[in-house]
Amino acid sequence: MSDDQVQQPLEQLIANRRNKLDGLVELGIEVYPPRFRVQESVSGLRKRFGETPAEELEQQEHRVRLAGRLRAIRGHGKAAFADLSDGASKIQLHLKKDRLGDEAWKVFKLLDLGDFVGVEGPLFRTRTGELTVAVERLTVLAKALRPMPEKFHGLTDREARARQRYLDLLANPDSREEFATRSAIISGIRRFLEAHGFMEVETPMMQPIPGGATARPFTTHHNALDLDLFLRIAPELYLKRLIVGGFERVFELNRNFRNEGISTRHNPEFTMLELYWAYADYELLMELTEEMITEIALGTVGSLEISWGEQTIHLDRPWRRMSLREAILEHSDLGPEDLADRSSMAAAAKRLGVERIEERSDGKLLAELFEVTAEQRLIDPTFITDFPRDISPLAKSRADDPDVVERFELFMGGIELANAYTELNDPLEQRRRLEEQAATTGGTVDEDFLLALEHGMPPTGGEGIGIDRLVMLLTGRTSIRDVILFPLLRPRDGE
RNA sequence: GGGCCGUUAGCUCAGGUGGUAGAGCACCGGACUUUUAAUCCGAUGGUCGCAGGUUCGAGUCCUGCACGGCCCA
Repeated sequence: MSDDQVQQPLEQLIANRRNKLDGLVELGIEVYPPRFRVQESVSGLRKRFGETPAEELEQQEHRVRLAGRLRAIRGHGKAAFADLSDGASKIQLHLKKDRLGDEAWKVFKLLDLGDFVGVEGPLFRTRTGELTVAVERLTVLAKALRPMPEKFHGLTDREARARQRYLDLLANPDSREEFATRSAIISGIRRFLEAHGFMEVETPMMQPIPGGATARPFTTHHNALDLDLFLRIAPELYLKRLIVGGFERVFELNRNFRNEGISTRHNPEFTMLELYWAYADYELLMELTEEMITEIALGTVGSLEISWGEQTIHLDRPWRRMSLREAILEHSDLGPEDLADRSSMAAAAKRLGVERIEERSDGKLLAELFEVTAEQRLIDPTFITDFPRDISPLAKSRADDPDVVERFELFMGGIELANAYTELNDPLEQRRRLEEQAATTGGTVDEDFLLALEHGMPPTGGEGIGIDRLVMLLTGRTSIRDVILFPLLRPRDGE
């Protein structure tokens, strides 16, 4: 067998297309022209003429000039129908040898699914009522050298969909729709916050001391300064410096980076909204959060009822509020006596299968009990309040109980969506807390942040909302990889 | 990190108990000037994820590895 002549199948498909490309060049066609001025988009055209009756189209001779990707060709001898797509919607083309002329017909026969073309001609309706362009002029705009995914089943392989997102977007309208919703959610948040007097700011992504959360950071290095830097795990400490500086309402909507595990709820880089509001507190933030998320939901998915796996999330206000302890008691068979002190909590945690109990502080143990009992059962939005101080080093203590802070976390669909508190603005107390934390976890105290606080920060409410998770909840996707265009995947061999 | 599942043509998928791989779409050739998952006829296309092992013989059984999915930590 002459195995040097044997072509691999994909190579054969590519060779077919390259042969057609050569054929076009031989006809004197510029296969990749620099531009093609369109009169309007395919979607725009559909919107304008979608309902126009056939008689009117015939009388008025609406000539159009538009461009897109060929997604289907239905040949009929010396004529053909084709679908031209602009990504969002498609319109049918009718190509006839008579109408196009011999030269253009030859060009058409050298086209493949996936090629970009520009067309000109009048609109009409076929006898089945389909809005169609009677193509008189055909312009090649770009040839595709590789085949498209199959038209009917699309692309289902989840790995391929994430690695070659462009194919997912081309083949799966739902996926395209979800990313469009993501964009609408993000611009909706910006509009909402700007309407409420907040200003968008940008603070360092590369920080000398990573702060504002507890997570392992990515490290990098600045050569000229010979300085180790960390990709931020949170913008919090910089945003509070801006409150000190007199910006009373600021937000940042951008990426954070955490060098930790990957799961259906965690991507190493993820999008976070953080907002800081001078003279507000966590109570006002609960109001703002309810208002913002319900408004965004109505403006994007158009409903306050969201399908979430087997369940339904109801976003109607007001949202439930309960303390961490109440949530544990309601969603487990534990009683108040199990949460009374360290030893009873430790015993309860052990019964529930919590590991490394002795390493955890009292506050961490209580939070752990919440995570294993209540968290995944909080389907409708619920504000959980009254967090222990020792796991909330940046939050202000409650006046009536210094061991508990003015903080809430928002849960929805069983996942944590937001974290907020009345900010600790007492610089001496903040120093004690950060030094205590540094002593137990080995971190570094951000002296520059404390220096800012010592110049005076007004009472302030601050909140972070996980945007990828919000998009998951509003689009009903249970994996974060479905709402991030290019999630981190392990590289394949040869990449 | 652990458990379970998956990886077969460009895409979507079949392939009881081991016997040498199939379909639809796409592609290629032919018919067809109002079809729309166009239709009809014909042909091509595979290192069955990778590497070992068992066997006369492995897509199928065993081991390891890679990548992915789900669950757990």
